[in-house]
Amino acid sequence: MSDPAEFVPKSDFLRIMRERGFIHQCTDMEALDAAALAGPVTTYVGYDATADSLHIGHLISIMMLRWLQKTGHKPIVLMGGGTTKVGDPTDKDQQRPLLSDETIAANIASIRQTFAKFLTFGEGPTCAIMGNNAEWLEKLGYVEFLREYGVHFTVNRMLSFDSVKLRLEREQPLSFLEFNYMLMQATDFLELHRRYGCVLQMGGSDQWGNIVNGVELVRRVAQKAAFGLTTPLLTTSSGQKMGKSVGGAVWLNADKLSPYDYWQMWRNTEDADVGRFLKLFTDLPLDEIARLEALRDAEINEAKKILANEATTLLHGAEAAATAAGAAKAAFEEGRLSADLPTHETPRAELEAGVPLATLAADAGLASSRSEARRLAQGGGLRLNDAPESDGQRMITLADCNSEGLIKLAAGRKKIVLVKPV
RNA sequence: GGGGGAAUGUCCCGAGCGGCAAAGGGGGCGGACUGUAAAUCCGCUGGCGUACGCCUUCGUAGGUUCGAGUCCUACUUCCCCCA
Repeated sequence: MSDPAEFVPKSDFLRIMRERGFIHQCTDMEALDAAALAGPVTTYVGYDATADSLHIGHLISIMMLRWLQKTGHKPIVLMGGGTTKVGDPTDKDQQRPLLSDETIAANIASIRQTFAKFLTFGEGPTCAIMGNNAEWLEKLGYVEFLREYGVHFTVNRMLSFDSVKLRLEREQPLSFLEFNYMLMQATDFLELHRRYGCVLQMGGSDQWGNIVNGVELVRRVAQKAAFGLTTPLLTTSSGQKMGKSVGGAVWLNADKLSPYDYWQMWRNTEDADVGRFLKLFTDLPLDEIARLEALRDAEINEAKKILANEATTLLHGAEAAATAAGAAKAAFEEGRLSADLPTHETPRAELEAGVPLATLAADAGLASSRSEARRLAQGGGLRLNDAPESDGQRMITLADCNSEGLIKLAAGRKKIVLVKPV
């Protein structure tokens, strides 16, 4: 492994990856750079189908694939229909519940649409293609698997990888099922190499061990050079793991996190992270980013808006981004309502009878339960039409509608929902 | 094979003489301060109910007891010691 910090790549792809902060580790920067100069490098990233949407943690690798394609190489998006059935032990203390075939299939169907927004799929030489490792993993017989692939791995070595080592050190059980995960991922790489000439696997830094195993398997079995490249863990400057938004994970599917909330998440980036995130999550040129991150104090808010606009445009489209920006501007800068704010519809009949504030707030998604909404109100965090309302029991009726026939509820300064009688 | 320990509020770590919705951190959320930032200070942090209240939680399954996270039995997983 060469130190990626010292080598200066000549290929467009690696140069850009370096400049923009995508690279954490690489199995062999110099050789990979040479390969990228020589012609299209077919590259894959794997995504397990553990949920019905990808989240922001996946976005770095998607952006990498995007740059890869832009610089003349071929991306493969591999859905982990097979590996999801086994479960990656990385960074987990416990095996997650095994997902059913139906759930996995549904998750894949729900996830795949995201990639079309960032990559161009098709038949061309640098067009992205999508695969599913269930296609080959599920056909493997046990003895065949052991003889064909198992011989190339030593348990000694497997125990040395963090995903396994940490679990053992933390005294958490690691089932034999999960222990096999890295072998399955390694066979993916080999299979993709055989089918498409894939020679590079990328992923998050936590995937290093899994990736290295695949690289070695390709080298050993196919006698071909193969490479691995990982990205740094996505964290914020102050806190830790990034990936929180208005109460929960930052999902990429619009039905799990609205474009408005997605825009807000970026808008609320910490000052210290603005430059880094612009480089990772937008296509803006570096000199423009340098100008933006040099802004200080209140002015850096402009950079955050650009970050939010750009990132939201990539995922949800320019229109959705503009709508989100407009709603935010109206609500936060001009103090007026916008119909584009998140809206919760409540049957008119219920409001005629009266609904307790806490109930309405919980239903509207401002709190996860009525109790929480009540506590929120008592703590002064719940506002009804901009006025703090500490009584969660207070009955809300149509009389609370403003001139536009809406009721504005807010939890804290940033979570706003318009209740609309229907 | 034998002996001794450990699993706690479904985010994490962690205290817990038989009366416990369960100490304390971290995290998260809210308030103040700000720039929809960070830092700092303060509050909240199982669910349901307008309310005296009710319900569900301490690895799993049983048992003792008016009453069990706390005692007993079996099981699961992990650690340590002796073989």
